[in-house]
Amino acid sequence: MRQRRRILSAAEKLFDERGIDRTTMAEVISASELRPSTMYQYFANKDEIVWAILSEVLEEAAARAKKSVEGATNGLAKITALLQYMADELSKNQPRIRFMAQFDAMYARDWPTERLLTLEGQIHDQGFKAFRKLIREGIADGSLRPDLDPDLTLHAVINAVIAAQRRLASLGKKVELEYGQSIDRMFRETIRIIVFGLRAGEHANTADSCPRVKAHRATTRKRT
Amino acid sequence: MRQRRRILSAAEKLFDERGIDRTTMAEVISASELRPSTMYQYFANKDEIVWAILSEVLEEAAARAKKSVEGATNGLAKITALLQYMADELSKNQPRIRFMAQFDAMYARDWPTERLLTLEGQIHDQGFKAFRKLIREGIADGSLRPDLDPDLTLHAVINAVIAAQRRLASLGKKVELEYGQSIDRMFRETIRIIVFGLRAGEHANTADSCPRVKAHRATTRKRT
Amino acid sequence: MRQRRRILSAAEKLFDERGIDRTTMAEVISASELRPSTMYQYFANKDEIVWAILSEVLEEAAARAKKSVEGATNGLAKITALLQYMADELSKNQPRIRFMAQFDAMYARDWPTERLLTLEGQIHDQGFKAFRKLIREGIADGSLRPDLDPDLTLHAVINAVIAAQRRLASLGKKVELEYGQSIDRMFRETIRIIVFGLRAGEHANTADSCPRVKAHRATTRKRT
Amino acid sequence: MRQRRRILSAAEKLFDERGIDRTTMAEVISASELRPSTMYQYFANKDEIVWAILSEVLEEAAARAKKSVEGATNGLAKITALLQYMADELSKNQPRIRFMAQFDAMYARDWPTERLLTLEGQIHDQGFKAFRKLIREGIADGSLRPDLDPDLTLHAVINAVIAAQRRLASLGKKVELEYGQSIDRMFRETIRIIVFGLRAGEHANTADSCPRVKAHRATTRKRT
DNA sequence: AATGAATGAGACTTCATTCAT
DNA sequence: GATGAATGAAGTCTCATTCAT
Repeated sequence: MRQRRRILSAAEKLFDERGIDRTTMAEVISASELRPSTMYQYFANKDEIVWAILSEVLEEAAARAKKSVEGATNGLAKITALLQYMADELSKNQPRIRFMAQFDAMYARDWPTERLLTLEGQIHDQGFKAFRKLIREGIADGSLRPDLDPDLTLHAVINAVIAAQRRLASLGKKVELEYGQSIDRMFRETIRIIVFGLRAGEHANTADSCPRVKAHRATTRKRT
Repeated sequence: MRQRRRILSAAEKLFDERGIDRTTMAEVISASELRPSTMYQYFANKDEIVWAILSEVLEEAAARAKKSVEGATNGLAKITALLQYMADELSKNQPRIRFMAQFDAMYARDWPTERLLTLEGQIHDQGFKAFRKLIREGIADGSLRPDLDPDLTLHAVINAVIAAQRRLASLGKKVELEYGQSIDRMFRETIRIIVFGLRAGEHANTADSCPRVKAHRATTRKRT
Repeated sequence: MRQRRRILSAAEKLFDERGIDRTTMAEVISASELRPSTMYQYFANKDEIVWAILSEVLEEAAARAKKSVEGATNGLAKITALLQYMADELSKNQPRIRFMAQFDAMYARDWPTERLLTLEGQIHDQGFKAFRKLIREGIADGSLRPDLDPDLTLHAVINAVIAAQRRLASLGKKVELEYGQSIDRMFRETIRIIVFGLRAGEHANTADSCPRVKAHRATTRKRT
Repeated sequence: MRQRRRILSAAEKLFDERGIDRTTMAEVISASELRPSTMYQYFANKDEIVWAILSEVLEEAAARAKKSVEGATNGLAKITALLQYMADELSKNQPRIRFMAQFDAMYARDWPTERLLTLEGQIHDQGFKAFRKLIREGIADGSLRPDLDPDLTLHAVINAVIAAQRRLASLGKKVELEYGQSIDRMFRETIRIIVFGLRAGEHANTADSCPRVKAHRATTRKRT
């Protein structure tokens, strides 16, 4: 429906400009140039609008993420491509990343986990299984450090990268002022470091410097 | 003033339970067991309360961060100690981290950069200069990768680690449910990876795998 | 019209579940699985629906009331049969009684007397004339107290019995909880008392007038 | 507080004129000549106002009911006095009775039983125990029919009388038009009949003919 | 006979804050 | 230093109903 789109676009804009919490329904309504009652026929409250935008954003993001990985040949390359894609998003789709950052805050407080899981389930049929597979693949093909825990590492990396990406998008200019660096460069540097950290290398005794890693004493591989 | 403390404690608790935005002055007032007019003698509005809590939190955090680095001998060790300290905070002071996460969101939108910079100036006299020095130190003593950019790397790392820490603190149980991992383990794994990424190692041609690093052509070190 | 029936059934159900006042047109519409505009082709507003249901209910009730009195032979027996019928209604048709109770409330406030009188006129052609006749009959045949005022008594009795019946139907479980008695038993006791109060004293065969006494043919004992 | 009284008076008046359901907060507010926000300091919503009025009405009614019974000497006299009191209420306090009638309707639908029981508990310490005692007393002193069931009869009678009283108060003029009798006369006639029905007369053991009595042995009494 | 879209009018609250005492 | 009372301004949502097709 045309009106639905109108509302979503207006809302998305306002949410980015003034923040989801600070945007009132009244503002969305007047920005959509509708009568209040008309608007309420399409969305019963702000949450539903947020939800609708979220679905769209996630869907698109999932599609693009998938596509970005397609060309890559080994595990590391795939992961790198994925992170690369996230950097590109930050450059080109900052508002959407900011939206996701705001969503995180709402989700943290107000929404039950199932709700998001349901949505994610609809979108990434594979979900995190694919990620886990990536790590396993990378270890097998020798492109990733062999001491990585497939169930842990990717979650840790993804969480950190998403968090960094969203934080930079949210703080935007402020971070640039504070740190004197463009957020784009900073994020790409973050990714570079992390990729280094994942990559199989010729470390002698890597494990020692690893913070508190009692359980995983990394296997050192000698080159033959 | 004892009343002041009372208000701040009540507010801090409410801010964590219900979110800063969702906490009303009325709630703070009744939780402090004061009359509205009495409260307004101490704080003119919510922002001032947030600000007061922020100062406290930052001050304490800075002190502890400083202390945590004290024993370390080389650059990498110092950085590792710093990150380590952040992991400990996540374990032991989750509510405060959540407060900082919420603050980020408010800061991103409502507060001018100078206000934070002023506060930070008061607290970290050295500010980020110290960080930059850390990286230089590490490169010099051979504990860090020589291709790191002192002005860029630490900001990138700190941003990512702070972002990851706050995200995990905010999402808490939800992340654990979604990912099936404790946030503590995840965060320590993040740090491990990043430390690996910073550490000087015997990598062959690292530059090639670096995502899109057109500008910064990392110096490749040939093994001899 | 099938649609008409559908609407009325849906409305009747909702009116009983949620109350007439609290039932919105929107609810009736969606329960009828119609589009708003379609519904408005059949009924212009809620009042018309209420009115239509009322007509049905009254019509059926009148028919059954009439039938119930048919077998009775003297005045008291007729009255008893009528009250008996009301008790049976309470047992078997609670929702309809509740509807009438709700109608009373609306009628008390919003509808002009003529409207109901018109409807009643259509249904009980005899109306209250029949009732008055009953009392006269009963006095004449010696089954009722001779000091009853035909114009007053029956109205008083009917009003009380209807009121009690509707109140019990409306309060239902609540009354049972409060009073610890089933509404059915309570209502039948009310009727018993009232019948006693109407009955001529020094009766020879009191038993005949006892409600529900089809089976029990009371043994009359002759004076010795 | 003065404002509280103002609100309650305004509300009581409006509730009677336009019905509780049809009265909007806005109306109560403007009738009280307050600002909306001021009003909401005293009552959070309509229910609370209704509840406050209800408490008052019940309290006063209980006090008066108690007083009315005081002079009576035997069981029947007490009951008669009680019913008499109800008739007087109908004559003099119609609006309050109408309020109770409206309350019944709300209570039937929206309020949990406990809420009312709590209130009643606070008011009639004796509650229904006293009523039951009245019946026992009356049977013992020979003023009431010996076949009455103390646990059942009074509830049945009270329910019917309350119901009749409230119905007449609610329908007011409409009943007078329909029935051609003043509601006052009608209600007193109702009471008269019921008192006849309760009174020990020259009936022998009429109890046997009571509905649902399986072994109905109607004994005819000896005339003296 | 049916429908999809639209809407005017208004109800119910909430909340930060002030001010006279 | 404390308090009780008051309020302006705004926000969210509901609902009966219409109208062009």
